[in-house]
Amino acid sequence: MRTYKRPRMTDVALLAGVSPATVSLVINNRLSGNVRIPPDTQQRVLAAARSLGYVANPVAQSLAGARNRLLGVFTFDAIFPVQFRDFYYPFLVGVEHAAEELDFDLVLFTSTSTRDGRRHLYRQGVNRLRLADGAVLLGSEEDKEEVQRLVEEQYPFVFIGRRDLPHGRISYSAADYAAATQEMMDYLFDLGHRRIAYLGAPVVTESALDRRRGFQEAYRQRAIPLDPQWIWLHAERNLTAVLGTFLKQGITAVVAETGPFAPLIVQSCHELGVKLPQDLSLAFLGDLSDELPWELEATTFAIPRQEMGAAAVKLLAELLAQKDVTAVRQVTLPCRLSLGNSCTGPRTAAVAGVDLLGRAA
Amino acid sequence: MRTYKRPRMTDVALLAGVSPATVSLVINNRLSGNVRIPPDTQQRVLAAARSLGYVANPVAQSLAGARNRLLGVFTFDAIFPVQFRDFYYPFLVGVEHAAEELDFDLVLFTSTSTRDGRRHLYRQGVNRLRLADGAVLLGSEEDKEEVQRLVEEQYPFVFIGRRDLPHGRISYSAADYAAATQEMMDYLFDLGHRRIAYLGAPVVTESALDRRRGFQEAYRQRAIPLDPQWIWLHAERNLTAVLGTFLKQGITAVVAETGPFAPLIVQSCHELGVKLPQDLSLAFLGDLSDELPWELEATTFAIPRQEMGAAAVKLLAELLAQKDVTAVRQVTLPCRLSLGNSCTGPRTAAVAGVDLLGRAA
DNA sequence: TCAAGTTGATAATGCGTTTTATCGTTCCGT
DNA sequence: ACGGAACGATAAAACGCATTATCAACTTGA
Repeated sequence: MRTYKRPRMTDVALLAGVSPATVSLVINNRLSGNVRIPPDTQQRVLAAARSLGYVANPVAQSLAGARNRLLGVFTFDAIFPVQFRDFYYPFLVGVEHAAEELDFDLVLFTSTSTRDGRRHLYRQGVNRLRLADGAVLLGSEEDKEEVQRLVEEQYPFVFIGRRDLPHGRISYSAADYAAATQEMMDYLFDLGHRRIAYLGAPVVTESALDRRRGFQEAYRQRAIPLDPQWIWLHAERNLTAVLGTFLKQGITAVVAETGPFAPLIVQSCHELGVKLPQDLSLAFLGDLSDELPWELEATTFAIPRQEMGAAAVKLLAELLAQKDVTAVRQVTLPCRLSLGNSCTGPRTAAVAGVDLLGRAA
Repeated sequence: MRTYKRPRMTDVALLAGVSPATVSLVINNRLSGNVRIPPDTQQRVLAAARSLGYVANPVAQSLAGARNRLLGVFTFDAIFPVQFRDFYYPFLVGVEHAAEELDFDLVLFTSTSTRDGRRHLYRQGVNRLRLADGAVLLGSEEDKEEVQRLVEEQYPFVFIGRRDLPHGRISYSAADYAAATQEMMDYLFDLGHRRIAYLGAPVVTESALDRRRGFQEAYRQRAIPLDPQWIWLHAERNLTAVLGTFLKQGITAVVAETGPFAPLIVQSCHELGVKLPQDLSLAFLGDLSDELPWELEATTFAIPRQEMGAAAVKLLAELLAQKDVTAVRQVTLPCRLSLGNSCTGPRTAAVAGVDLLGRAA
């Protein structure tokens, strides 16, 4: 076991009878107006390099270049979660593709201690992200304060998914949930529905807010009256009871956020003896990772996860390339509607019947 | 808008009113016999670092010959392949877990150019892996020469999956395919089978060789005669024809490597009118990512992918901790048999009947 | 013949750490 | 009062390369 030493630039220089600078210039082909090396000298250098098996030390190269071509990937949950596998994976595929294309390597921040089982940007007040030139952030429940601090430290980063800070804006690549939701609503309105309810989780993430905004905007644009009670953010009350109330109120369609209770909705309908989609049209504001307990193909829209991941990396690369790395850049990507057979036109008979039971029109 | 620069050690030193050396010593907690920094100075340094958001530049650390607690992950294919998603993912889960536990961050080498669509360790002769303290290698069709070169450069790495080099051995964490295959064979022998065929791909990867070795060893240990023709490495010939020949020869069970043609075997059996498992027992030497086109539950064995990933990281960490980082360490993990209902005892009648058609016993 | 380019190449500096020998000071025991 | 520890901290070299201003020598044109 002897300590091996790679040949260095000076070794090549010595052998070729030139200076290290010359070697660097020749090897990297950095010959411009003021620096010129005649072809025969170049050949001499290259021959020397070859004969020694010389390869540049990338670490030294990075150090001399002031940038290390490393992009961080930070998730507020485990990066490769076992249960959410289908959630993160497509983002990472996009991130990897873009990084590969742009010649960046990726740093996965796994060491960041997990107090309370979640990841944190700072440990002992130190921002380990700084190890990379910039970072892509990802995760459903980020810590706003940590993100805010990142901004203050002028660290370049891009979020995957729209994020707003109490003070100021940040860069992100997002899916246009609002537009997609509105499009979904238009589809339902066009089918003839006039009373469409919204089912969601009682969270205030940006993505949820976007969907709700799209929901309300669709009503507004058509000048169709919207009862605030038709927006139900699932918390303590019984889902079956709520659906029952909806039906009594003449609701003929429901749009629902995706998530753990999506299957429960279908189940509740079964319990109520509601025929899908004849009695109730069901559309989901996102794509469903799990199969639903039914035989229908759900009407959903596809979140462009892979594209979002790639876009975030590209945005970040652009930030790093320009003078002001703290500039805010935002990209919004469209979602593609996927029409299954879980929606159909409302039965007029049912509507009439329900109107008798429901509130005054 | 001013161009942002990462805070450097000198910035911290200036703010704390000490020398860069002191900062380094405090931050890395390198206080030994001869070097001492009193607690209050330490606090001052740490406070300064915190307030600037300072974190050491890993590139500079590497250059200075120190460790940066970065572990590389290199795959010879895309890290997040779209089609082989189920293949790499479990390894990565294990890698992530272990890295998190051991306080390492991960570098995904995505930048390495893909001539011919595959990844290469060297681009223009440059080995970018050196950015990390060591690396975990992964991928089904590695380039032996590149790996050999890595060894020569004395770069510490661990392969996931057994690998042998023409000259010399390397570190790996592997699954014990040989033992698992042998166990599977014993299971079939115990069921009463005496003529078991092997179906595989015409490749010479270590994992395939291990399985074939286990296959032959099982025959040898029981002193049951093995016709070399019963080992069929699928290349040009028609799978259905081969299975037909097997049956004529009195074969009552087949063990098959997993892979793209696993479903084809079942299909061929259907074509031949072979009843599974009554006419032919079928066992797979690995786990099946895709569902097979049948109603049975396949008898397989589980490759401990997650454990392999974690073991590789732990091995690497151990290597890095010891004096000689080029030492060879190998770990072999057992596979767990998963008995479905695709295997059963041979029908004695059929065996007798076949003996008439087949070769002399 | 001389000023003005052109050519070929280099010296010097910077990149951001780690590491170790060394140095001045204070303290203690006798 | 003095030699020797213990203390606190630093200077300086090393790591291997990239960049750029500069320089000597050689041409060229008038």
